[in-house]
Amino acid sequence: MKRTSLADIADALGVSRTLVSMVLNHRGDKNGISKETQARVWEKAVELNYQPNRMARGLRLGKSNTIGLIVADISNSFYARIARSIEDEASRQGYQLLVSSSDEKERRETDLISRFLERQVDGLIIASTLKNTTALAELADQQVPFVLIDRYFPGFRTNYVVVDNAAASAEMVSHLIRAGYRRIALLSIAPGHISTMRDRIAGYRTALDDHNIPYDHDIVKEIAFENLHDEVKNTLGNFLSSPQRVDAVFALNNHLMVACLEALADYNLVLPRELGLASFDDENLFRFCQPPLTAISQPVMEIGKKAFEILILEINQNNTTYNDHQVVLGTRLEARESSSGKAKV
Amino acid sequence: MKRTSLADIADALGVSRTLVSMVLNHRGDKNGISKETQARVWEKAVELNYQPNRMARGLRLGKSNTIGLIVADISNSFYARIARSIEDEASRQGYQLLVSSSDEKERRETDLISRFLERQVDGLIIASTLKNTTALAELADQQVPFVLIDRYFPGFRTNYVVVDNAAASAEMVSHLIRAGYRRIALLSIAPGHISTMRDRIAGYRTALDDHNIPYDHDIVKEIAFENLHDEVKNTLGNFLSSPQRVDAVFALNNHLMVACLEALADYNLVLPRELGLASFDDENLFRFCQPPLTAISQPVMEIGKKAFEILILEINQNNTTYNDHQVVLGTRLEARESSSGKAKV
DNA sequence: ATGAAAGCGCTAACAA
DNA sequence: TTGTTAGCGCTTTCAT
Repeated sequence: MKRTSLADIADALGVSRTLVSMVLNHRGDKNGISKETQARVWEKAVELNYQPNRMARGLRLGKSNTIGLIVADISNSFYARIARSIEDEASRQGYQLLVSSSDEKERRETDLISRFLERQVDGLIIASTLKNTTALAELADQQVPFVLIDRYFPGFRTNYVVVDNAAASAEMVSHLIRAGYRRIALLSIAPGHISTMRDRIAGYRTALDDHNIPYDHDIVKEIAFENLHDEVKNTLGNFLSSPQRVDAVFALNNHLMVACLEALADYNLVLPRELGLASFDDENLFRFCQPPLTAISQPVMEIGKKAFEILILEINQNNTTYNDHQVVLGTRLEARESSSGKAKV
Repeated sequence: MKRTSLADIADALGVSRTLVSMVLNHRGDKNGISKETQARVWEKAVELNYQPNRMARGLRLGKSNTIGLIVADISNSFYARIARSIEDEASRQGYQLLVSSSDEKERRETDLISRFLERQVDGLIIASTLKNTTALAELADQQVPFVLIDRYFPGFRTNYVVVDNAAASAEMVSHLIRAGYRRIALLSIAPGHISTMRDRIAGYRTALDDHNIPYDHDIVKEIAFENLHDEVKNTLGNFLSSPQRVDAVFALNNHLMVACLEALADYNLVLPRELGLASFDDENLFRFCQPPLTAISQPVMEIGKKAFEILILEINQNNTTYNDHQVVLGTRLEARESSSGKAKV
């Protein structure tokens, strides 16, 4: 059953498609179409249950009113919340969101970018897992508006919205040190080139330096995204059984933190006395854990909102002025019991 | 800067667009295009960095290879995980996912359906918040393939993938009763017509009946989606201060459970002795809460996977046989300490 | 105040 | 083995 098109309305009314198009796009008055004709068109449109075909419109106009979002994993609440805030802004402006997960695979990300371009998205928002910027440079070459979130590329000019990961991480590590922890292990997500992780590790080193604690590469581990749980379990096992036992663990994202909790369930450690615990990315439920979990809280909704604002700006300015917006947001350290120190509580 | 089109390749090579189209769609051999010509076409395509325009293709073919997903809130991890499993299946089959949140607003949902149709989605997956089925009946009339998830409409023939909410809820309530709780309050999400909530309430009543406990409407409350936290706080306040104090609370979804925890933080209750707690929808972190939270675990990934399987089946069968698939999946009760009874632990 | 015609980029039937 | 033509549904320029 064919859907009604402009032509159907035009034919039914014995007028031209042009006229119908003008009326339906609210350009009737501007083009001097009589009020009566306009009314007739609207009536017929409703009667025939007309639904404009946005593919056709898009093809003609060279605009899809669609934007693509690429994140590592949409089921991670961090990205899901960002997606939501982007959706809210986008929806308000008549845009819809295509969402995809890269699983931290470079190949998958570049594939997704291509697929999105083939679908003529008007812009992209990407939490990129790429190592080099060639794919992004191509985007820029092709004049495709895009803005990076969560991760950026130092020295590569793009729009981005990130948080100050180094500062946040340093703050957290200082907090841990002040609480009395000295051997603080770090768990990060592979691949290791992701700016977010690098910056968080850098912040860690800064804090150690500030407190004259030597950096020990052996307790800084990169965990593969694929079988995160097993790797965390093994790694933590090593950390805890080693002669120089770690006394705190800083998980560099929420999933790592959960994996830590799962792994620790096998041990009989008294937290936070025997082991301090902290996480990047806060979750509602962290407050209610045993013990309540210390975390860095990111302004998630703001990241998405800001990213879309920048994107829409780029989309709407057709001049080629390469004007990039680089936003660095602050974070908040939520100190809870899991990092309250080695003294008895 | 215009992107390269089929025509550009054809012109550059001095052949027809048809030929190029055939080759690029891997129908060169079938149409007896010489290997050499095929090679030349591919070469040129790469050289010019050709990216097919799927809008044009879609317009021509009447197919977008896009599906629309409507959920209450994509930032809710329950829906985010479903979205992820749909994405995985869809991606494998060359489909992309448009994602939107209805915020449990009927108006918003119907708007979203329209928008998706205008974009020529090939099918829809909907966790519907609608009260009556007219909008969905229209979809069926227009022969738009769709499958409902999480919620369905008893007596209305559609595809759906849900869980056995009544059974799961009854199981949970029986569990609570066996643990010694008698006045079990229920918190559900408005609007009250959502099948999921109705079924869960029905299961609650069944269990009460089975144990000869009278149903008390005063401790069954519907919470508005908009300001969930305040409403839960007030409601719980009333429940706890009433002369006939409730001794357990069953939150009918994950967000309600979190709101309960937040509200309870103000009281000095000893869980689970003074108040039992249970939730529909399990979360990774529930295990690690204080006390660990009892919950019904839904087969989230399977819901999404199954829904897409059915949808793609409908999309691919162009015959009009109205063949509906109704899947009811099982759940798992994860009994943890929060419901372990009034005896000291 | 209204319409004819062209064209966005693609594919498919039919020719040659 | 390759090409011509038409058309998907829409908007826009230029006529009338």
